Amino acid sequence: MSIDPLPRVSAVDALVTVLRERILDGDLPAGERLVERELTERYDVARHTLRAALRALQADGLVRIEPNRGARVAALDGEELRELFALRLALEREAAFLALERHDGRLPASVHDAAAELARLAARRRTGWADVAAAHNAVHGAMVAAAGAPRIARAYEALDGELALFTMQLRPVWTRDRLGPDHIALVAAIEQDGPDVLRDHLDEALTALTTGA
Amino acid sequence: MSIDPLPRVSAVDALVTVLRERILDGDLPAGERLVERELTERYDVARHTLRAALRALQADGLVRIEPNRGARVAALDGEELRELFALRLALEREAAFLALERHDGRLPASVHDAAAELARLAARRRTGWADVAAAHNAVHGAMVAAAGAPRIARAYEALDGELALFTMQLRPVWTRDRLGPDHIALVAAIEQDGPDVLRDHLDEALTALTTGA
DNA sequence: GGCCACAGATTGTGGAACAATTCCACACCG
DNA sequence: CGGTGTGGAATTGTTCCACAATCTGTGGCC
Repeated sequence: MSIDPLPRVSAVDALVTVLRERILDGDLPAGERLVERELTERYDVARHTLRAALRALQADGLVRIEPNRGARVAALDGEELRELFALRLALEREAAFLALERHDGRLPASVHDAAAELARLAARRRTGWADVAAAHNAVHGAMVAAAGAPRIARAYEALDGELALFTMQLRPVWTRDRLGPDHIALVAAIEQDGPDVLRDHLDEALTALTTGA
Repeated sequence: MSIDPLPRVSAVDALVTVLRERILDGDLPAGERLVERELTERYDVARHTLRAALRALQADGLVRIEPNRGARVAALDGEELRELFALRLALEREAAFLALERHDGRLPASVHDAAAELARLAARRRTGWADVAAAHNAVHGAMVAAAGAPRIARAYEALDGELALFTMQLRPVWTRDRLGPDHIALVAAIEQDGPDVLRDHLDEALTALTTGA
């Protein structure tokens, strides 16, 4: 049996978790300066510990550090977003390919279920945008997971965090009605026409994001 | 005009560079323990500085840190290598697709040149394996660069470091004679049949690596 | 042989200090 | 008036030291 390590929380890990949450919640908005003294006082940690956490977040793409000028919450402009989507397509397309290969040309139930859940949530007026966004991420996440390719999944996860940073800023409520049907159709289309249909899907999403901004 | 930042070397950056080189040179073999005291004494830096460097290398996949048990040079087993190759294919296939799209269905001269250079070097008996390996990396690197997708390139670069960690261990001299012709053929095949031919190419390379070990 | 306790080594974190750099306001000068 | 120094406060980058927590290995004991 293979070992699976208990999640032991070092101070640095805890800091990374807390800061990541605050960033993705929008509590720390994109572009916000992260001053060491303020954060060390707030969380009662040593400067080194905080700095280690900031470096970790930088590796995740959530924070940018300029030498001698401090750290800021990352802010993506349109161009960077497009580049990020190119990477996303690379990962997701191959993940879809592998998922199809592993499941005899179909996508597993987990993906279909996630799409159905998204449709259900998005259709209900009372659901908050955050929940819809989470369900949407779950669809794409399920497909990446279905590939059974841990490294692709890991890369996708990091990218997803960065992406959330952006989608949190603007809340494209206008696509909400289409989100459910579109993704059920997407899953079906992938099974029928292959992973390349993701190209159009992501292109469309990118357009929606950039013009909405 | 956009700014381009001078490469300023902090102590941490310098450490990362030096350690990365030593790891990729095989001077620090895979699995080697990296004891903080030894390294701080050798390079005359503070422990925090060294620890920051180790964390950075961990983010690159070159070092693994186990809580309370220290850092080691990463060691990939066969399974991890396969997972890494799945990621590599995802990045490289899409990069090839984009490169073709940007250059009217062909690959740019930089890629052809790199392949030719590889063939030239590999054919000469006197060329060392390290140079052949570098030329080989240059071929794939040129194709990824030709895509004009910075984020894919960045992800590929990190992956490439990890991969070098492995290919440095075993030196598959037996494929050397085929390396040049194979890659010239690969470039032509990509132009003729599309980026999917990379799948077989990388599969073959993976098989060669794992059986050779 | 297997289990336990203990000492030594190593890592994780905190704290203080100082140099280097940036930032900002203000005076100066053509 | 715009551009150029100048000085000081704020912030970051790094060092050194201290100590708790954890791991590792050794030897004794049953």
